[in-house]
Amino acid sequence: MDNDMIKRIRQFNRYYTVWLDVMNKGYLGTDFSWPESRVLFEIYLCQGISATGVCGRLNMDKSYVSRILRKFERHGLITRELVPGSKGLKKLWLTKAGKKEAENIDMSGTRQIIDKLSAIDSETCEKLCEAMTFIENTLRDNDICQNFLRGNDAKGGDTE
Amino acid sequence: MDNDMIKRIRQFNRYYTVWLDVMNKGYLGTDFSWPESRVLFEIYLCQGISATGVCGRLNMDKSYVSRILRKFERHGLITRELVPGSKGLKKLWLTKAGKKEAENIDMSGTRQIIDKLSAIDSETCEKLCEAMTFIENTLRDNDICQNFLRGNDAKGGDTE
DNA sequence: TGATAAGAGTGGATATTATCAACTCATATG
DNA sequence: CATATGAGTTGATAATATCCACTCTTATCA
Repeated sequence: MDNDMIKRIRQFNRYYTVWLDVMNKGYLGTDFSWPESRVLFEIYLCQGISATGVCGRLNMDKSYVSRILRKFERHGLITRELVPGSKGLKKLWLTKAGKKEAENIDMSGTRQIIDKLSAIDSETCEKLCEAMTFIENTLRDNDICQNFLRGNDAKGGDTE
Repeated sequence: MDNDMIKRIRQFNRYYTVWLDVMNKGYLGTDFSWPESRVLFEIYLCQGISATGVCGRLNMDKSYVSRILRKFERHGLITRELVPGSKGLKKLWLTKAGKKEAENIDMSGTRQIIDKLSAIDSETCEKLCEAMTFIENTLRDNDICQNFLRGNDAKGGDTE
């Protein structure tokens, strides 16, 4: 990994930081803040996950997540199930209302991608996807922080 | 752009959000907060930029940037030069001390990439860089928000 | 059985980060 | 000069995140 490579990687990181920031602020219009949306959507993608699991996968503080979950529970979006013999671990499940909200967030995310990227021709778009997949796989393979984002990729919401 | 493409792009965005978050929190150890580092480094990369320019390129609020710049000025890291005939636009310049701090941030960023990615073999790394460059160029070409990150790429700090 | 430990989760207090609106300042235009 | 406009500043406040001490559940072991 020479200096030029490092430079290009950092340049990309700076670019993509801004890009993601722009994308993520576009979640306005749903009923949730950006961190709330992330947590709810993570439960949607990975139903039965624990609070600690969410923390690990999203790299969020556990007390912060705890508060968000409490809010979700009060709003009837999730239920929790204490796992017997587990030192207090609780599995998180979306209620019907919670699933509906998650689907709204999902659609909102899809709409955003379309809004931003619909002008790209499909050949270029395919190459874009390949590039993204390659980066993701490469980083996953080399990730020191193995505690997050392992397995269970993009399951979708079809766990009925 | 079909549904599968959208799904993959969104998956990548979720992954890279966490990845960047992990990377960016690694800036601890410098004397600056993460947003401060970003602003200082942007001036370093693009000397003579204005506050408005920084806002646009980093997608930050102008009042927030204004406060950060005031702090930098008080610490003797930047100077400002009112551009004649410009409705009050001020060019920002790093002082010698400011440049030194920016170089520290620069080294810190480079070290982080090395820490995280040194295990990747150079062939894979080259492909990684190509993928990143491709994504960046593609998004730049299709960016609706043309107000940020145009031209003036990664000039480096060699403006002495 | 009771003491200790350890992982999971909670809540208080607080810090950091970000936003909004109203303002000043410098300049251009009519 | 009156008005407008872009750049930047400031006060007030909201949103986001962190730290730490705590409880709760279970396992271990003397």
